[in-house]
Amino acid sequence: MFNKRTKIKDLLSWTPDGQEVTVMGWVRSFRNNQFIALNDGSTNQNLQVFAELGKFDDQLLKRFTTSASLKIQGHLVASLGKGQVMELKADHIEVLGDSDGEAYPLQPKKHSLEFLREIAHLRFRTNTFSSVFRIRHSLAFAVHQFFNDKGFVYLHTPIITASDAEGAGEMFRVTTLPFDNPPRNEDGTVNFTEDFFGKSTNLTVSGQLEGELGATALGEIYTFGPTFRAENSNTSRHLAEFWMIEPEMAFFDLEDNMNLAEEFIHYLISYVMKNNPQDLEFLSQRLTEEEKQLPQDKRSEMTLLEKLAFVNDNVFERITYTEAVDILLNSPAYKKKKFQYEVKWGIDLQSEHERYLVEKHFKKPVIVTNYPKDIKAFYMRQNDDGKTVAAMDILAPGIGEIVGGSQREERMDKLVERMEQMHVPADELWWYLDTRRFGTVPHAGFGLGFERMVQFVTGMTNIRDVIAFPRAPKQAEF
RNA sequence: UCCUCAGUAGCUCAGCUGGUUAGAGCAUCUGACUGUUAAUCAGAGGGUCACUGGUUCAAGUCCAGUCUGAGGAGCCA
Repeated sequence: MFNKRTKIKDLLSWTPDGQEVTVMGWVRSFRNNQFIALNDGSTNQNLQVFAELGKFDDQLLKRFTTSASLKIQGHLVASLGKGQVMELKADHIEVLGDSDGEAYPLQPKKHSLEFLREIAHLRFRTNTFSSVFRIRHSLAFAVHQFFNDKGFVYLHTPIITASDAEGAGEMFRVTTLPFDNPPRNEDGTVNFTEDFFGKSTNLTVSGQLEGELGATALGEIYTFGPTFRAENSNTSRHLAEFWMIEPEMAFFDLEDNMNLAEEFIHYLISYVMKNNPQDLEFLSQRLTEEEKQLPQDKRSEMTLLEKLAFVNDNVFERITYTEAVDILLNSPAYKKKKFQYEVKWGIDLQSEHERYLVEKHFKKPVIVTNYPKDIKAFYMRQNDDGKTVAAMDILAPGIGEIVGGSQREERMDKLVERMEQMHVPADELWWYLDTRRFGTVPHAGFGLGFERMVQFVTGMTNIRDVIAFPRAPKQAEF
């Protein structure tokens, strides 16, 4: 057996007492021909390896270049130096893989995130990205923990789908037809009956409709999978391929839905605060350092750690859409004509409006409910006022909409009526309507953009820095 | 897709109202030093100034187009 290593994260919690250990990792720096800062990815902290002068061959020492991989046997001893409590006094060092110093692009210094994005295959070797991806993992694990503890069933909804019913965005076509010469109908349109699935298919834009099928039998389900949008969005908040969590619950109304979403977000934040304190500490300092370059008024009022603690300790503000519009209309910003877009009942709230509510007015996450029905999807439950639907969006500071959800329309006649008005083809969604035909129940659900959650927790400002291999317009490298 | 800004060494940047051979720090390489902490000291190598075209005696610098990136907007999660 090759791997008898001790992980550096574990080892650093020991009391050094001459224990014999084997560690493996990558060289972060090699100082003074004696001191190797070794990182193995288990933690941001490096282990100092002491290679005593004269003990190792000069030709071997020359190979301890940045990012060379080493296997080191030695004894764990108290460090004589000031920067660390312990160090590994090396007895035997083996180079597992050399790293050409001239060609290796990462230096022991600060790099711009833009540059690291160009070498996304190597960026995991930096402190920032290793922290981000350990936290991303923790969040993913916490998602399953949360729902499992509540008795939800993890439902795998399809990635290839034939329905374009939700209209959540432009879709990526999935086909095996030759694109330069596809079979055609008499009227010239492409004949998809000859395609692999016998019909036109796409990558999913949402698992919600299928999720409702699960919820109306299993009671409470959640999905957690990739989602694809072919929108030409070039922003720091959008990806063409992203991960979404979509719980769907039978016997839930809008308020139950909001309570669950809020509890969920609190749970995710607490989980990371408890399990990744060092990574959060590092990212918090990084962000503070980064913001020192900004003018005073653009800097955050709180550090990342303070912000997370604050969000966790406070309940989210809950207001109706109508109240939100009133707040905007009575705001100093509105009176000073600071808003670029018009504010009046019936509009969809613009980024600048959401930002004002969350960052200026309430200074914490806000849940906005009961939107006008005309700006929301067909499946949302119509309220008795005839004007609004039982929708709710959770808006978070810095990233905007993090959750979008609603109580679903369970009344067959109302649902069909709404589909007709919005030109949603009922015949294609016959399977969806069957849930309303056979024992319909009040139910609700929401979608949470996983990367936006990771952004919120890590403080990373560009969404491309919280997913390992970002997919965006003109970007599919690695 | 729209608006704004940017693209000079491996990285981060300087390069003035156009004017001789394009600079610095870090990184890399060579040597020295040896309890270092992004080690230090000395030296060396490293450039199609994003690309294409134009203006000019002369373009890294001015103009046009293209490409790429960033920030913001729209769409949304």
